[in-house]
Amino acid sequence: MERFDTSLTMMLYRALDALMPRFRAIFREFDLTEQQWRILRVLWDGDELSAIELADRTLIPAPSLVGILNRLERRQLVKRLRNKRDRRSVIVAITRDGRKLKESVAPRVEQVYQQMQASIAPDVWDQLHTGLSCVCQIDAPDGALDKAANE
Amino acid sequence: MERFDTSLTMMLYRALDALMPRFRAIFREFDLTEQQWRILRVLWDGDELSAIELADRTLIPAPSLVGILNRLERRQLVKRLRNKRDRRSVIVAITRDGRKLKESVAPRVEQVYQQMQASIAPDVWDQLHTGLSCVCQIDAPDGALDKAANE
DNA sequence: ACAGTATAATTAATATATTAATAGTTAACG
DNA sequence: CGTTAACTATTAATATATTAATTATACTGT
Repeated sequence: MERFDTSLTMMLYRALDALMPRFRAIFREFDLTEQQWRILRVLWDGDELSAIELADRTLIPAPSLVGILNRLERRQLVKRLRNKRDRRSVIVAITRDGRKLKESVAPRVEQVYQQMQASIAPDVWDQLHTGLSCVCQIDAPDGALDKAANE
Repeated sequence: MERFDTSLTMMLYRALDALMPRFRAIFREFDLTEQQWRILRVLWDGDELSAIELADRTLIPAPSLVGILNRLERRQLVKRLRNKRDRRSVIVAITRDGRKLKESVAPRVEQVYQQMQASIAPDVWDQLHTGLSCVCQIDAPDGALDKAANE
């Protein structure tokens, strides 16, 4: 049987386990969770997005998104709007407070990210990127399973 | 600011998002969660382990381990023993039923794993491994933070 | 216009993660 | 010997993940 410790999946988890604590320490200073930060991070670039786009880009599953948005909305960091063309769709928009938060959080995160990148040899970094994007293309991120099953 | 979609951390999450659904589909057939499987997977190799070793090797945080072991124990797949030399320590042992489960689950998982590996070019696979183990060494998996802080 | 079907967001139920705090046990040391 | 510190498993509280079901809206063909 394949060795467990060196299996690709466990190595992926271990890598995240090594990297994330430093980021989470920053988030915690601002009373943000990792997922809440991801939402804000995407909205800082886009200003407003449909919930479905948001879920896609942050990799946050739709049922989780509901609660996360509730908590962000309660803190007035984002707000929910309605798409008038399609009233099923919810539009999530950053608020003034939410945008303001970027100034204090983003530089800190950026700094840790740069440190992290600096501690890895550039060629290793590139190969890692190549490998990861290759893995992501093995099959599409979910729907492909059902889709494949129907063919 | 660093691009979000291509950041190392998001690529790691995306890779897991691409890989895990196929495995989870198997686990679900046997009424196992991913974490429950990890516990069994490690015990199949080791027969019995202290809870702390188990948490280490599966990357499952100690508070989560408690509930996961409760559920596995209720199903008679593992059992808790006591370390007589150090009564603080709990020893987790695989049961007969737990060991038997290996026969049906492990081959299925192994097969999917091989498929996955086969769909990645060998040199990309190796470089991915190299990159990931490099990332894991950036700093030790948690304790190093506190440890470093005390020096 | 209508029946049937598909989509988007949500709720519900259960399992885990995260962080802090606690109880029981052992080690360390004056 | 007793006291303090360190360690192990656990509990508690809150947030998120996973899966299935539900609600509201939109689409499709007739």
